[in-house]
Amino acid sequence: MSRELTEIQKKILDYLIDRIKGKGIPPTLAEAAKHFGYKNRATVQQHFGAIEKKGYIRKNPKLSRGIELTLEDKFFVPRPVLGEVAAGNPLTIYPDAIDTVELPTVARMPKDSFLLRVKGDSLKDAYIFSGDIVIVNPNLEPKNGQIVVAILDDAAVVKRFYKKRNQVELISENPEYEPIIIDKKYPSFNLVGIVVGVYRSMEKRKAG
Amino acid sequence: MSRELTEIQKKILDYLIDRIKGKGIPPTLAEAAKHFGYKNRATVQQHFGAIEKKGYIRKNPKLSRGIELTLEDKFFVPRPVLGEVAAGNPLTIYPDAIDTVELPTVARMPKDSFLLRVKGDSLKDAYIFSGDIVIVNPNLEPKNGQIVVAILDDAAVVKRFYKKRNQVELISENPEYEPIIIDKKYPSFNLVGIVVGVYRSMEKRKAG
DNA sequence: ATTATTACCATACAAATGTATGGTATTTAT
DNA sequence: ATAAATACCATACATTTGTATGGTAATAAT
Repeated sequence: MSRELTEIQKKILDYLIDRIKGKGIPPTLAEAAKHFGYKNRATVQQHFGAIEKKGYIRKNPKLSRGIELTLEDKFFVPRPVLGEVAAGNPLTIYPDAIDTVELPTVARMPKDSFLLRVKGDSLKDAYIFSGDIVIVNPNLEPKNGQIVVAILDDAAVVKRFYKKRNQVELISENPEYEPIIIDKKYPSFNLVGIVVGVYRSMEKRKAG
Repeated sequence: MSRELTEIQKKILDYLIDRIKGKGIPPTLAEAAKHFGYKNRATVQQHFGAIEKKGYIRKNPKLSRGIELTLEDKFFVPRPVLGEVAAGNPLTIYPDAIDTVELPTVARMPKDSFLLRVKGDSLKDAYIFSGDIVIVNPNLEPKNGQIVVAILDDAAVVKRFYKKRNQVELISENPEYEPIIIDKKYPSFNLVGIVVGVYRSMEKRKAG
C-alpha cells in the first residue's frame, strides 16, 4: 500500500490543513463537499477514508468534525509574524517572520494586533526589557505618555509618545538614549501602533 | 444590559476558551453538558445564549461546533486573580479571587495555572514589579534558579528557588531582602508553584 | 483479460446536533 | 411586591452529520 496521495487527495488534504491549522476547526463532510462542488457527501467521505488509510489524517468515529492531522510535526505553521523592535537605537525590520517564539501553537493572533519582541534596554525604566514580547494594537490613537511602536527609515522603535505642537517626540526612559524628534514633514515616520501589554515567558527566559 | 458574566458563565467561557484555543475545536452542546454534568443540552444552550448576548462569543446558527470567540477582537480574556503575593515581605493570601485581570489571549496560560498579582519590589532585578501579574503553574517541579511561589506561615512569597542539601533557599534578587532559608522540618512551608510567565497591562497600569 | 484503484453519484438510516418551547426554583433588581 | 434575570430540567423536532451500501465510469496494474 503506497503512502502516495493522488492529486485530488492532496487537494483535499490541503483543504483540511487549511481548515484545521488556519480557521481552527475541521470541516464536516457536507462543508467539504460543498467546497469542492461535490453533489454528495459520500464522495468526500470516501476521500477522507482513503487519506486516512494512507496515514495522513485520523478520523474520530461518530464525532462531528472529528478529523485530526497526523502531520503535526511536518506541517509547522508559523502563525504570528513577529519582528524585532528596538527599544534603544533603531533596528532593521526583517521582511518576514524572524522567529516563532513558541506562541504559535497556543494562540491565534487577533486580526488587528500583533506581537513584537523587544531588543535593547532603552525602556528598562518602563519595565520593558530585551526579550519581552510587546502586544501592539495598530488601531488605537496614541495618547501622550503611551508607549508606541513607530517606523523610522525602515527601522522600528518602541518609545514613549509625546505630541507637541508641530512635532512628535519619541522618548526613551533610559537617559542614555536621545529623544527622537519628528516634525510633521519627516518623510518616513510611520506610527505602527500602541503597546497595550507586555508578556514574558519565564520558561525560555535567560538572565538579562 | 450588563456585559458582566456570572460565575457560571465565566466557567463556561473558560471552558470554551480552553477548547477552542487549547484543543482546537469548539465543543458541541452535548459535550459541554457532559463536561459540566448537566443532564440536558438545553442548559448549556441557554448559557451559550446568555454569553453570546453579552458579546463574548458568536454562534454560527445551525452549524455544529459553530462557536467563535469574539475575544479575538477584544483580545482580552477575563481571568480571576487569586491573590496577592509578596515579592518583598510575605503578604496575606486572600481566600477567594480578589480581582479579575484582562489577560491577553497570547499570554500562555495552562489550564492548571492561576494568576497572582505581585506586590513589592524584591524581584525587581528579575524584572518583576509591583502590580505585575504572574502566571503560576502548580504542577511543575522547581529547578534551581527558577522563580517560585511559596507559602510561609499563611503568607505567600515569590522568590528564586534554590535547593541545597538539606534545605531550600528562597532568594530575592533585591539585596535589601534577606534570603529565606527553610530546613526540612520547617512546619508550614508549602511550595505553591512555578512562575511560568509575567504579564503587565499598559492600559490599566498603576504606579508601583 | 481481469482485477484493483480511483473518482464520482444516489439512497438510506441511526445518532448527533442545534433549536424551540414550556416549566420550576432561586436570586437580584426595582 | 413585582418583575427580571439566572440556573436548571424535560420534551419535541427538523437538520445535520457520520456511516453504510450499491452503482457507474475511467484508469492503472497484473
